[in-house]
Amino acid sequence: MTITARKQREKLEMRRIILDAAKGIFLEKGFYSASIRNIAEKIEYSPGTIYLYYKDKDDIFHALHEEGFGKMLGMMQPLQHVSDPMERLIAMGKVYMEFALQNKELYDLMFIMEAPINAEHNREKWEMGGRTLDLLKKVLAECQEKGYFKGLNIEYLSFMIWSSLHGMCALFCRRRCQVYEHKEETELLQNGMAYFTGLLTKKG
Amino acid sequence: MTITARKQREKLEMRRIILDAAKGIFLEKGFYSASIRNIAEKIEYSPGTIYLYYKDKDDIFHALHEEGFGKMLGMMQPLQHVSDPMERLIAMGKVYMEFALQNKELYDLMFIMEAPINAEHNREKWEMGGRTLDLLKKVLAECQEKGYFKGLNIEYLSFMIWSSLHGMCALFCRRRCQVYEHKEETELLQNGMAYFTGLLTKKG
DNA sequence: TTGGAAAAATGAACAGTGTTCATAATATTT
DNA sequence: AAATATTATGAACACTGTTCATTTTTCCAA
Repeated sequence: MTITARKQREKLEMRRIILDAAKGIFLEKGFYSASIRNIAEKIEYSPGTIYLYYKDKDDIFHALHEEGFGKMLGMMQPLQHVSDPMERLIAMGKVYMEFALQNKELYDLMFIMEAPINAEHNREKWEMGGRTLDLLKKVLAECQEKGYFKGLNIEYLSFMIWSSLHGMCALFCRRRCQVYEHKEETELLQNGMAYFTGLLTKKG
Repeated sequence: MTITARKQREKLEMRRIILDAAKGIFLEKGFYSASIRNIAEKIEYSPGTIYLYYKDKDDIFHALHEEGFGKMLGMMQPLQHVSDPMERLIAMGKVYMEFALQNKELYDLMFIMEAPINAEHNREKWEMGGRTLDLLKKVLAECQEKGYFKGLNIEYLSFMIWSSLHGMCALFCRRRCQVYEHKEETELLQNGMAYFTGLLTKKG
């Protein structure tokens, strides 16, 4: 069975090779401007070959999508050992924004781009997204146990908090921060974040 | 000079006709899937004709962009007569979200899509966006006079507030609310909004 | 080692895209 | 009515995602 095992390994390797090339090109040119032929050329295969490893362009997109969430989860995991939930919540927010700033195009792909949401993929595609969201809900539940966010529904609360961070990151990714002509983009994000956490921790 | 005047008028009319057709198709199929040939077919002209009235696809995009901001400003204007600034701020937030919900594709075009930000257009393109933002800054300044948001910088504060609303609208537009499997999208937005205004008005 | 079967890679072909431009049709002026 | 200026056309170019008959390579049994 060593031979079929190798075949399987080679199939995975090829998927990796394609994915890496695709990542480079997607993140450089954007999802729509990147072409299958670009990817094929980069890995020195014919365009048709790519379709032997990925169903279509969206399928490659989804693979990158998963990878992005894996990376983000990896950055979040260490914070799960911060015992104070409010402290952890804020640390997670910081990491979220850091991720967006450092992986702009990947963030865009995960949270802004249109392509992913259209087919049967839905379940597993959002599995990772769901897991990330669960981390947020969990920390919020713990915050409530400590007396924060009294009487608020965690679904709505988590959505509001996620949205606020996402809003800043999305405006940044899609270059809408430029309306603030006299402010640095990173300044905007950092201070926006500080103001928001200020709101959250304000007692009342 | 009546003849050149008519010519000029006809030119504008043709631009309108193209824009209306483009709006229909863009908002229906999305910016990338909509094609010049689609638009040409709809108005029963040849594809080449469109290029006599708009420089390229982006140029049409920009025209719609402006129109969107015009529409939003039109919805915001009446609220300027609400004397209490905090009340006005919240009313403006509601209108903002209403606009996004009722003009999903237009909102997407104005605040999410990539296309507009790439060329010399920048100045006039954001003129309308800047004007809308000024309304927000103005109301925030008035809020501060009444004792709210003490010691906060209006640039950062306005960015944070805008971002929070945008975040919800953007997650909605790009179908990321679907992670909340057991909640209606509009419920999420409305309650998210309520929670956020709750945070803002909390004294402290 | 060779022959045949199975797997993998190819690249031409299809129907579409944005954009350009020589040509044709129309409208205006002389 | 003829000459000129304006407007519209649609074929052509270089590109897109995707499919599939054909070729190449790999594998295994005789």
